[in-house]
Amino acid sequence: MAKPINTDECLEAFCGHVTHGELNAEDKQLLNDNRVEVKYNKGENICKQGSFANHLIYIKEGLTKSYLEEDDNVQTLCVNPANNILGIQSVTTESVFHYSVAALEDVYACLFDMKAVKVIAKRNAGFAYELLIHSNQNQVLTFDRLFSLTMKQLHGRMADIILCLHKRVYQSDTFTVNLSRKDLAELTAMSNESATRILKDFKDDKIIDLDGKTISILDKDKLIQVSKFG
Amino acid sequence: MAKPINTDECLEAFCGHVTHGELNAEDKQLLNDNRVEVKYNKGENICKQGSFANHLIYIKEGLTKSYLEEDDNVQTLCVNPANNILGIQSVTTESVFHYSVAALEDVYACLFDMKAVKVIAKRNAGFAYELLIHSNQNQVLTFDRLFSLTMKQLHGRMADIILCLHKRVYQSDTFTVNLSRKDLAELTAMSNESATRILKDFKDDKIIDLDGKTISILDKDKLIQVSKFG
DNA sequence: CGCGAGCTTGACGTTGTTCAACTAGAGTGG
DNA sequence: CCACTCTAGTTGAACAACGTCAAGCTCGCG
Repeated sequence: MAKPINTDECLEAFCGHVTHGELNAEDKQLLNDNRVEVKYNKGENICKQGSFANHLIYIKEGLTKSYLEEDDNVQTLCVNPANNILGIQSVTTESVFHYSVAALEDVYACLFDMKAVKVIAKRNAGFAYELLIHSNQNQVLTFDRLFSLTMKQLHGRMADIILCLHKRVYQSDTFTVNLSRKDLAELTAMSNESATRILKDFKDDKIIDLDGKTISILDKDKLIQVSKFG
Repeated sequence: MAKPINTDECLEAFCGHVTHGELNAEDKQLLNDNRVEVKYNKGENICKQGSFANHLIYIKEGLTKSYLEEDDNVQTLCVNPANNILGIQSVTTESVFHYSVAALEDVYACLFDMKAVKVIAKRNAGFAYELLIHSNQNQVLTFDRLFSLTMKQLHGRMADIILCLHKRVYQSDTFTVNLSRKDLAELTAMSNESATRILKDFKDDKIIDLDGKTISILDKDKLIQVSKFG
């Protein structure tokens, strides 16, 4: 059983990365009184679509993936870098999570009681505005994904997700992903086998290099080209 | 050329339907000083993806459709009922519209200067919270659409959009849509021809009735069934 | 050394698009 | 009032894209 811990560091990280100093002492105290820190092991579920969303999730450390599920169908939305909040939609809507989140590596999170978050959002315009910023950023990302997934063929979708991982998550031309072929397939809405084939095509065309789970972008221009017309 | 008009009615509708009375006299005045009312004719463009978003759009009257576009590809996001705001993403992100919107019928809109909206959002927590509500609702809808479009086959997607129009827009079992086959195809990410075929299948199976542009839902349970397993 | 999970590869079937021909209805001009 | 045209919608056939299935491969791990 995880031990309850409550470090200042985690609260400060939230205040710095998410609310950008918009919280006054009183609000900070309220948040501090209504939070817990949790470590999730790689592979564990952080939240489950459809279950009660009693807390807003701040990811201090570790990569996560968010995904939609229904019956046996899974559509991965995206891989999320650290310093991110999850479950923001549930602050204002009926309180269930609208997607599931799983830990791609060991994750350190801080859970804030939703009621406290709501109270602060309703009285602190700066905080509400920061939440709005996050919600909107999320929405724009979702638009990108939606367009990519519905209007592009396999090669374009795979190129998009590699570029997305590069830009949004790893910020390096070479990165080692904690993603199986199945994960990549669920990100790009294709079958495992197709994911394998497309990656091989990219490798044959010297667009990327593959070494196990390490992806190196060799020709970014071409990758962007494929993203557009592939 | 449209004449500048500024009716109280339009401002009051915005305050009632969007901000739910969260605006005080001062904020209301600021908004009133920074808005224009515009009528768009059926078929006209209300905003264009990628262009400067200098205003938040409140639709007082008339159906609209929002869509993503790139080159010649179009993915329609949804048909939007009246009493809705559009362009909310651009309040906080770099100021361009992230989607285009077109009028499906004559539309009466009120445009609020984005700077004024921003000023109010940053000082009025209630207003910011209402914007967050809208942004989040939007996001949840987009998740639904994303899942539908990526994980379901043609019949399921068409069933979903008929149900969406029924629930979100017309709220009646029989409704006349201002949508061509092409529009329906763009909503469901399929070809015109496929849209025709699927609708015919539904009619043959007595799930819906079709008379020109009027759709009648005959067997809602079956439609939901198709949405799930089609 | 052998086992099993994840990955790869090829053959084949399904789904949905594209293309082309045809039809129906709405608007136009003689 | 009747040809004429134009557009939206329909239909069928060919084709491409992609998923499914099955077999084989690789590599980490007991």
